[in-house]
Amino acid sequence: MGYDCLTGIPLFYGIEQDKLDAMLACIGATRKNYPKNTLIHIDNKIAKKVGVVLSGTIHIVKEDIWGNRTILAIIEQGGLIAESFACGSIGHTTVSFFAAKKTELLLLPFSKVLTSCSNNCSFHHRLIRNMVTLVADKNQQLMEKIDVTSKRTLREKILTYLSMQAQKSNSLYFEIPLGRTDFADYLYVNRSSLTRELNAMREEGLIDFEKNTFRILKGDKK
Amino acid sequence: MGYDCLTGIPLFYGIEQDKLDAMLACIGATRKNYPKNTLIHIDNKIAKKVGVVLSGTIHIVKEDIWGNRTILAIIEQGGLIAESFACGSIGHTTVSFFAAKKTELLLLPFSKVLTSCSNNCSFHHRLIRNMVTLVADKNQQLMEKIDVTSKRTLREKILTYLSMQAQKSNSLYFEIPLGRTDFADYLYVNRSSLTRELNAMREEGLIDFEKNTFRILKGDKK
DNA sequence: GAAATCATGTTGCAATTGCAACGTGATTTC
DNA sequence: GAAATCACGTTGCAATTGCAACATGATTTC
Repeated sequence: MGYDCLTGIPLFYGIEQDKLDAMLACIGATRKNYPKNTLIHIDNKIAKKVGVVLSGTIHIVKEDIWGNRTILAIIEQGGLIAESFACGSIGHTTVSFFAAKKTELLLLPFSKVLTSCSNNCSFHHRLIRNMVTLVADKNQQLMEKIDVTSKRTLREKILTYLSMQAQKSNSLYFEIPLGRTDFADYLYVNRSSLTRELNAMREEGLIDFEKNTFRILKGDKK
Repeated sequence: MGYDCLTGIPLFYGIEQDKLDAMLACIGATRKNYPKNTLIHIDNKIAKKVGVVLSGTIHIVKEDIWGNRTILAIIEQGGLIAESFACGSIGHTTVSFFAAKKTELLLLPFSKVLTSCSNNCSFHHRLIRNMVTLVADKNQQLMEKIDVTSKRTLREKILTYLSMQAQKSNSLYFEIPLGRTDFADYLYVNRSSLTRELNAMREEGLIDFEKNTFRILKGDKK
């Protein structure tokens, strides 16, 4: 099992390529493929593992008993999933992971990541440091989401999200990674209400858009 | 500067008490006190530090330009603040920390936490491992909040929050740590709407309450 | 390539929720 | 201890937003 495509995975920053294979074997890492639109259920087996997204996209979703789907976060290449459940003191979870595209995961048993093994120990230290950074980054991502969804009105939510995306693109003209349905799910609003409000904002000259490409025309606040 | 009261702080689990003083001195930890209702502004000085709440309570708050206050998280004794900003790749933040009670913080320069120093290095490893666990736990806390606020209706938000609190108390009769105003802020809803809906739920026999003490009467779903 | 499924736009209607204004009692301040 | 401030409850009204139902075009499936 070769891990030749792991360069650029943030979890492995600072770990020499030729040591990586040995370390991953030592940890007991496994690879797993999921086709597009697969729901990856969280059972105890996977709950104790950290998943690294080698390719594709994972949506962390939650459904309530009425079937309302909610996207908690979107994880793309290089991102981690399940780390807070594998590691946290709570250990259980009610979220699911959904492969929005054809996705390949690298699964690391978390206990072995944390526990230094007899060989290659120096890299464990680095691995853990990287893990801190990544988990903290996800923390940020979640706060960003709360920042968006905590806005009182639909328009404020939209503007907050769009200006966030504009900042990331360093441009007032940018494409968002979500279709309308997912966009509405991300904002926790009704899809048709979203479309309606987007049209209203376009008519008022605040924004312009074509499919998933947006342009912010005025200052996004007041 | 003695650190005799650090037993029980999760960040220091597994680190011997008598080594702790030396390690903290080595890291360059400082203590700081804040009176009740102090807004702790995040400047670059503190942004590079991790704060451990030794006593008191910190609200992580965010205000938008219209002054709508939002409680992103509530951090109590033993909890961490600012770790995602100190550590993450983004490094800036627009949130503020608010001492809801008289609060004492222990401030650790994050770079020194991550970098092993010449002495006491073995404890750095443990410290970092603890940090992973704590940051992951906060991750969970944020997801919990998203779980609550992502519900479509006010009633669902209330029920989700209450059943969460009931689980934590292991009882259907429990006290919540928020007054009405903070409760509304936490749910991102209007305060009077919250009161109105709570009354409606009481009239329908779903719950009963007296001040901040609640009792869930029926199954919390459907 | 035909059929089925899915994403998206549109719109009328109903309902929840926000807002504002006011009252009351508790808490704080000086 | 008086005054000011704050937390909380109440209620009418307006407005946003959710919902449902349908249309249309894109995408997938076989």
